[in-house]
This record gives sequence, C-alpha cells and structure tokens, in this order.
Amino acid sequence: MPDARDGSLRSSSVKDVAVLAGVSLGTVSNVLNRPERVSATTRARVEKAMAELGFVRNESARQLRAGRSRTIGYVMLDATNPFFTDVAQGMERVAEDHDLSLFLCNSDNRATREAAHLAHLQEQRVQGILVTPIDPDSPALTDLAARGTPLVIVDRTRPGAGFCTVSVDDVLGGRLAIDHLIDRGHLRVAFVGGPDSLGQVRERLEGARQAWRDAGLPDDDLVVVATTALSVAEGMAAGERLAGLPARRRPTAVFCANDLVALGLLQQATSAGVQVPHDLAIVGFDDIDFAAAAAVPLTSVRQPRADLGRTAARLLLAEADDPDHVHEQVVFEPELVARRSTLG
Amino acid sequence: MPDARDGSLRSSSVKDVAVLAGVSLGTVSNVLNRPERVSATTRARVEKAMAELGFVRNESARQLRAGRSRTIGYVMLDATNPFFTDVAQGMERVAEDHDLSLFLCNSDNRATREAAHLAHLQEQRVQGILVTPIDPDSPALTDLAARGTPLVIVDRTRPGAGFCTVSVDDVLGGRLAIDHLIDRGHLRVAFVGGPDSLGQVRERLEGARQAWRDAGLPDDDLVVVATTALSVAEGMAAGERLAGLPARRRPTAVFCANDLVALGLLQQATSAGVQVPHDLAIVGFDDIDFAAAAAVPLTSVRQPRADLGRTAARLLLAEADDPDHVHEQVVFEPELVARRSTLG
DNA sequence: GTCGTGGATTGAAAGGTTTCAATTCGATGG
DNA sequence: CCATCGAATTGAAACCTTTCAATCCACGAC
Repeated sequence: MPDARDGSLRSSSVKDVAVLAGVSLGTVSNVLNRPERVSATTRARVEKAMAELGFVRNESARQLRAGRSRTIGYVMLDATNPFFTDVAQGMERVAEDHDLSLFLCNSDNRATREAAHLAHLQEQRVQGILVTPIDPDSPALTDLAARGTPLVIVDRTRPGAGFCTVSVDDVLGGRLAIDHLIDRGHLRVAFVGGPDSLGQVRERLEGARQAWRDAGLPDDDLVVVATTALSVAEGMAAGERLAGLPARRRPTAVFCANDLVALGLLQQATSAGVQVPHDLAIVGFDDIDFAAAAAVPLTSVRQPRADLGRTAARLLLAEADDPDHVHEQVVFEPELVARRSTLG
Repeated sequence: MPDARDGSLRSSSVKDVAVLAGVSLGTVSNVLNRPERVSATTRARVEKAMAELGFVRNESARQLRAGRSRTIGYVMLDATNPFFTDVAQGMERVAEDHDLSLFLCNSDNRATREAAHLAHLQEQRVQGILVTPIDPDSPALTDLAARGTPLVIVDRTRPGAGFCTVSVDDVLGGRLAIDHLIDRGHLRVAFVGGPDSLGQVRERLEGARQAWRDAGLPDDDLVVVATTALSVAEGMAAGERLAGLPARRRPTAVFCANDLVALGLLQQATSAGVQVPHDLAIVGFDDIDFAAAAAVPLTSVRQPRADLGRTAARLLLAEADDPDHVHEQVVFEPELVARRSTLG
C-alpha cells in the first residue's frame, strides 16, 4: 500500500485506487470527472478507497494529458508596492470564480527576473499570463503571444500589438493632479519621479506639462526632480533635494509619480518642520490605502486598482477560451481624490 | 511543423526537434540536460532545430517523470500586509538561488481559501509548502506533512508537530513594547488588536501582561481594546473607541498588535487633534517600511522579516533534500525600534 | 587484421491521468 | 426466448519527457 506514512515516498495513483476498489482505471477517472456516469454504489466504493489511500490527484499528469493547466500567472513589477498587490487581489477573485489558481511572481524591476518568470510560466503551460512589464515594447512579449500563450499587459498600453492591454490614462491622471494644484493657487510646482524608463513616469509627467501649458504658465515653473525608483526612500531623498533649493526656486506644491514617493516626501517634509499643506502641498498617484491613512491624509490620483486586475483577468480568460478573440485595449479613467495634503 | 503562428495550437515537442535535427529523442534530451555528453556538431544542430521550432520544454511532462516539481509555494495570511510580502521576498531570494520558482498564494484570512491553496499545491506536487496558517493546530497541516509533503510553518510555532517552524518570540515582543512604555512613564496603557483567534495577537498580549505585572502595575490599568482584524481601518475604529473613553480611563499610550492597526490609530488620533506622542504614545509591531515613513515615525517591535522568509525557505529545502531531516523550531528575537511616536 | 576501449547515440520503458471506442450486463418489449 | 437498448464499465492509447541499458563506431594498440 503506497502510503507515505510507512516511509515509502510514492503517493498513490488512480491505479492503486482502482485495484483497491476493484474497478478499472476509467471508472476511477469517471468518479473524479463525471461522477454522474457512475452508479452510486460503485462511486461510494471508489471514494472509500481514495480516502483510505489518501489519494491526491497528480496535476502534472492531468495537465500533460489535457495540454493546459488550471493556472494563470501574474508577473508584477514590485510585490512590495501595495498598488500591485491590490491589482493582484482583483485578479485573484476572478481566478477563484473560474476555479483557477493565480501564480504570483515578482520581477522586482529586474529584466532578468521578468524573463525567468515568463519562461517558467510558459514551460508550465499556464492558461495565460498577466504581466506589468518593465518595457511593454520588448520583443519577448510579442514572441510569447505569437507562440500562442494568451497574454494581457496590465497598467501599460501597447497599441497595435497582438494582445489585450488594460491600463489607466496616465496622461489624464497627470493633468488632474496639476489642474487641482493650479486651482489651489500654486504657481510653482515640482514633479517628482523616475526613472523615466518607466512609461508610467513619462506619461504622468507629460500630462502634468500639458495642463501646465494649457493654463498659460511658464515651463520653467514646473520643476522636474528625478528619482531612481518609485520608493519611499527615494521620496525622502527627493524631499531633501527640494529643501536645498533657493527659496525663489522652491515650489509650493509637489506632484509625485506615485504614493510611495509621496509618502517618503511627506515624511521628510514633516520631520524637517515643513507644514503640509501650508508650506508644501503634496499630490500622490495610485491612492493606495496608506495614502488615506497617512497622518496628513494624502491627495492622490486614484486608479481603480482592483478593477484593473479583474478586467485584465477576464480578458485573459476570454482569450484563453476563444481562439479568435479580438484584442481589446481597455483604458480606465483615473480620478482625483482630494485630502488634507492639498486642502488647507 | 507545429508552429502556433499558423493557427495550430500544439506547440512542438522534443520529438519534433529530434526529427528536424535528424537525431533521436534521447539525444535531444541530452542536449537539454547533459550537454557535455553530446558532440559539439550534434549539439549545434539540435539547438538550431529548437530555435527554429520555438521549442519550449513541457514542465508537466518533466515533472511527471521526475516525480517532483521545481516549485515551492507560500500560502500567506494577508498579501496586502507588507509584512508578509517582505517575508515572501526573503523566500524568493532563496528560491532564486536554488533555481526554483516560488508560488505565492493568498489565503486572505479565510480557511476555505487556505484549504484550496494547500490542496492545489499538493496536487502540483510542489517540492514543499511554506505556510502562515490561520490555525497552526489544524489537523490538515499534520496530515499534509504526514503524507510526505515537506512543510514549514512561518510566523507561528507548533511544538512537537512533525514539521519545522520559524517564528518570532511574540511574548518577548509584547514585553519589549510594554517595558518601553513603562520606561517612558506611562501608567495607563491600552493593548489594541484582535481577533484573538490569531495566535500572534494572543501572545503579544500575553507578553504585555507579563511585563505589566512584573512592573507591579495593577491589571486594570492595562486596557484591552479588541479589533476584528489587523487592518488600518480597524485601527481607526479602535482609535475612535479610545477617544470615547472617560478621561480617567483613557490611556496615555497604546500598544498595537501590528503596524497596520497602529497606522490607522495614528491617523485617527492626529485628525482628531490628539498630539502624538505628547497626548498619546503609540507602539506598533512588525516594523514595516511604512512605520518609519509615517509622518509621525512609529516606534515598533521589529521582526526580522526577510530573515524569517529566508530561514523558512532554507529549512524547507533542507527537508526536501534530506529524507531523515530533523525538524527544527527556529525562534527569532524581536527588537524594539524607538521613534518619535513614543519619544517626546 | 583483430580486439578492446570509450565516447556518442539510440530506443524503449516509465510516469499518472484522461478520453473514447468497445464491451458487458440487465432489463424491456415483442 | 430473442432482440434491442441504455446505462455502466472497461482497457488501451495518448500526452511529453527523462533515464538507462544497449548499440554503434572510430581509433589506437597489439
């Protein structure tokens, strides 16, 4: 009896169950997959045998036969950024509804990790891959899709490519942030973010610039402060650089490329005795939960995080189920949530 | 030619590669697994064929043959709590070093999700499972281990059970927090946290009580405020309940069961005009990055998050590789990090 | 010219599940 | 009593990779 409790390592298979229950392989499989075709008495006997042996389906064998797995994967840019875990949570719900598992992978902003995860998922023959890529124009992604793996890009667009994308209008988000600051009377504003290899950063800045010009304000009064990553630590460093500016060049408000940067900057400002929002107004981006919970609640450009994830997962499953699925480019509109960090 | 680009869905197999390269199956397999055994010219021919066909190894078949996969799984209690993503990051590093993939699953504090994820991982025949369980005493865990799946419990202990555990001395953590507050002169303190079905909560409170008694302070002056979850929202709600207490019963300091609760409470207190730490001192637990970055930087009991993850992953791999591995119970010591939320 | 040697290559078997065409069996209708 | 039918069950084939014993071949030694 192949029971691991006695030290043997092999777990039991349908074959063992079939022998014990005195039926054929096919019947055991039917009990597992089409129980209604099996007579009640036989079914009971088989189920008893399974319980006795501690039978656990071998997913590899199942998958091998079926050609596809019961899994989808999400390769995220930064697992420690709550924005992405919220997106993942939206996906998880959809996966759960379809009885699929979601395989979460963290590329941690490194191209090699991203490539390794994508390769591994492909080898696993997952039903599809969700990815927030470092570079949406990478040929690796096109190859993957061309080879038949359903693929959805999350939080980026890639017009004309062979896959669906789900994103948020970052240019509009940038405009909303700057329009709000202009409304509040700010005439000298800094944009804090980087690296600009990140499309999110480029587009949010682009939106900011558009709004600034549309208001007829001089280009020079929209200062750009570059960071090397979108993290709390980089936000703090940027805050110090801002504080070092001569008073005339110093902005009265800051628009940060995401909330982590904004929280870092807020922390640095507060501890340096700068009153937020009186001396410095701050706008973040993403509206993660920590934004509202900051001691000076943060005004932020909200992205529909969970919805982004849900929609992406749904598109992926639609594509996986329908071979001549038409690729869609869904773009959500962000929304400004004003809180104390910009309201006196 | 089985190329997905022409609409056929089947991807190519070693067999296709063998035919195209004019060699046998075994040789293709050797190129993949023991390239040194294959002559340079043959190898080149095979590699060319692979590239031409876009060959991707089928991990299921490989696994089926090998009996075990190249994957380990971590079932975490709450993916949106940065504490757990930091733990996961530590594991990820170890997995990366061993050329394994880490399958991240979120039980989201729900027993049904936890069970579903554990079952799925077992069906996948993962090399081992890391889990921060809702209830470490659940027989499901013992069964899993008894059935031969290497298992490591993370952030909980379970003395005498058949698996390794890696945890932090939560009782000591509670003592550290309370000792610090007593040192700072507080004579009426609240413990905020729950539900007490969570062992973490029970033990941190136990430590707090021990320290309180050891200092000779009356039990009644250590107030317990229960929450239904360890979240920011619950922290805010608890803050309101505290504010509603009559002045004589109102504590001058709070020890929160984790940082999310502490941040919520901090936010509520600040917006209600309560000065932290002057009117109310706050100690959190975990020392997540957001604790230091809060506008009033949070004193917190630091757990070695990444180290916890690394150690757990190492123990798991040790067990997976060595059948007569001796189970270890590793307990880390937490450390108090004092910041402005308790230092005037 | 033969034998032995060692490296390169081969081919069949195994691993666990699912599927599907074929078979069995009991019952029903004639 | 036979024919027919349907439901239940069966058994072999297929999925793809890896392994390993067996074979092949070229070359050097005798």
